[in-house]
Amino acid sequence: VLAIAAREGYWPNSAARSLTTSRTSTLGVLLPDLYGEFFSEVIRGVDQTARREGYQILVSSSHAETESLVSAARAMRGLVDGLIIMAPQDGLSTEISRVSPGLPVVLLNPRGEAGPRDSISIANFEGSYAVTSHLIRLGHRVIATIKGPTGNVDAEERLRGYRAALRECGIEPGPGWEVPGDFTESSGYWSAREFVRQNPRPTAVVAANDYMAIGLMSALRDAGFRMPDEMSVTGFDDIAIAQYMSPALTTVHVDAYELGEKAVRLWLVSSSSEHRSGPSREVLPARLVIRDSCGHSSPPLGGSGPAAPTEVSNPRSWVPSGAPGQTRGGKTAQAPNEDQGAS
Amino acid sequence: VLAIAAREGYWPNSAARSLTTSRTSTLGVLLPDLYGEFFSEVIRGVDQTARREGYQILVSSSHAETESLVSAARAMRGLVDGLIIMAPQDGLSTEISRVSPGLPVVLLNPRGEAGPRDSISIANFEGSYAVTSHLIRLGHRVIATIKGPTGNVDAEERLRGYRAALRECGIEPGPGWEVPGDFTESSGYWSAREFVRQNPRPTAVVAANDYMAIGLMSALRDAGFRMPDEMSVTGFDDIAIAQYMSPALTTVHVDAYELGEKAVRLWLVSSSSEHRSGPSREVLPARLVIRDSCGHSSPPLGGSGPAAPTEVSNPRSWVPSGAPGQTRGGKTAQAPNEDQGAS
DNA sequence: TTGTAAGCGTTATCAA
DNA sequence: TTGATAACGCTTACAA
Repeated sequence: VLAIAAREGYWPNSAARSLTTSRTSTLGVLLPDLYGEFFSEVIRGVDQTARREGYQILVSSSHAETESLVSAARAMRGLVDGLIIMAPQDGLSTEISRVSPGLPVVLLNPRGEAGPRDSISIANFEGSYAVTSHLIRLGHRVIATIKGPTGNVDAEERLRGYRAALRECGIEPGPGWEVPGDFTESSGYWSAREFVRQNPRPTAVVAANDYMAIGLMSALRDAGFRMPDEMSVTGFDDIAIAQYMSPALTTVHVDAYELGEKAVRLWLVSSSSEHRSGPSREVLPARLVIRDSCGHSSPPLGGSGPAAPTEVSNPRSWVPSGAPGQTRGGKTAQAPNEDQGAS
Repeated sequence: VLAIAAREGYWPNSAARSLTTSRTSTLGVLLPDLYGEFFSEVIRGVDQTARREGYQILVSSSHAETESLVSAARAMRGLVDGLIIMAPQDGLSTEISRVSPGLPVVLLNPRGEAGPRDSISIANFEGSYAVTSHLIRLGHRVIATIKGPTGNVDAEERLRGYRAALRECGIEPGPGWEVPGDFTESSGYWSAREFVRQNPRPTAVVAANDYMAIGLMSALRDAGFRMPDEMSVTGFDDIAIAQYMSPALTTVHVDAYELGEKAVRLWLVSSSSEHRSGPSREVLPARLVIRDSCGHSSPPLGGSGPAAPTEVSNPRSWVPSGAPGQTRGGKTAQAPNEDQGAS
């Protein structure tokens, strides 16, 4: 009997199966967008981890508004065993429990306090604070920033970190130091116009993500500025190409793959063991990665900071000592040489 | 009665519904990988188009082997109304019809003849031929290449296009002109070692994708080479950052979003109208995008090619005339200035 | 161990 | 138009 079934290529219908077992072996993933390397890596982390644990993923993106997100969550009723949601909206938690009560949910990078749900967020504030402080230590005193899109949680937290670092060192932000941006290369490119016309001109710019930093560097290069001597630039996210920029981009490393992976693990724990000892809140660290895109401020204005190191942190030798090659399946990119992290 | 249902937040269970209607409103997407901007854009195109038509997407990636892909397709039985499959394997078509007979399938970028399936593929050969020919027109005669991973269809087609362009112009490839790579930045970075030690040294390198071109440019810069004067570099894919490189990367534009979008449309047509008039085979064009990363070969060796134009194709002015800004949801990236395409 | 029947939540069918 | 009922394909529990 089994032999015939195997020969005929029989396989149980998953929909019918899930109807009786009330298990679907599917994990729903709701995202605000899918644009760029960051989301792609998050999905990759979720997909690989989930599949290793025997789950498939049902993806739905472009949920900028709560309404569209809730309707997507509703449509997933009966199709998923749980939800991983990345959304900038507040008060989302109650909406979701109304739509699908009892469904285990993990919130990715929630705004505010996330309610009674498991969540995992990125240390945006700390990362931005660290990179801005680094610039201050290098002697910079006129430090501008390119903000992310308004309403975006990451963007707001990164702005807060930038401001906090300035405030802590007694630096009063000048008018026009905060230039709007939308996380795209082109917004970074165009922001350059603002900076070059300012007086005093910023000696360093903290971009809220790598794409904007890359756009800015491109524009500055076109305008004939030397980096990092005439202007230092920093990014955020540490996307794969950041280290291949000229100059190699100093940025804040965020492991998007790990974010996805940890979200699945968190969900697995919370859905299996039902001993609700309160929701767990994880924070994914953001690590400062010092490369070549920021140098010392010249001329040094104040003397308040500690002595700045005189050597470039991550010089590139022509024949580096690392191992060549890397397969695509690897979790993190292989750098041509080791990055020096600092927290 | 309806009022109570609405108040209680009732919503039909999708699994049960699909059991009776034998419609799931879900589209399965099977991918070999999820790494990098290309796949991310494909998914974005599929997701947005599908959702606009009332479908959700069930994603499963990391299917390098046929076996894993078939088992994923099997697991989707009863959960999807159709499948969009991107796979380098041959003979896949028969496998799939065995696993899920009668299920409409669209093959993305299939190797060989795709069997009796709808398919849509990328003009890899033509694109690679065009970019190599462009280098020859500029006077280059020693043109090396960085290949993609072995077994990858795109990589093989691009290599064929490169070879065909050389052959057509009577250029005999030298030993070591074809250097292995795996589509990652680091493989491009390390390939530079091969090129600089060759004699005669290549005056131009055709990389099989943008990531490798970027890695190569980074390495050449570190080694003190001037681009494009001392070495020209081209890429493939035209990822968003390509135009922000220094020098801006000459490459071949492939619209990954459109690939995903067209795949869904093809599926919609083939699943609604059952007038099987043979499978439709679409080809997504690959357009040469000339930027600054390749210049004339100096000294010009032969005089066989047509006179090369004397101006750089895409000079960047400091205050470009285009409109700034771009929102993330946009389908294609806004260039700081217009790219000049040529086919 | 093997077979049978009930039920999962929905839609479709058919009789009233 | 309305209301009851079978059926979708499977699992599980219980009886043989």
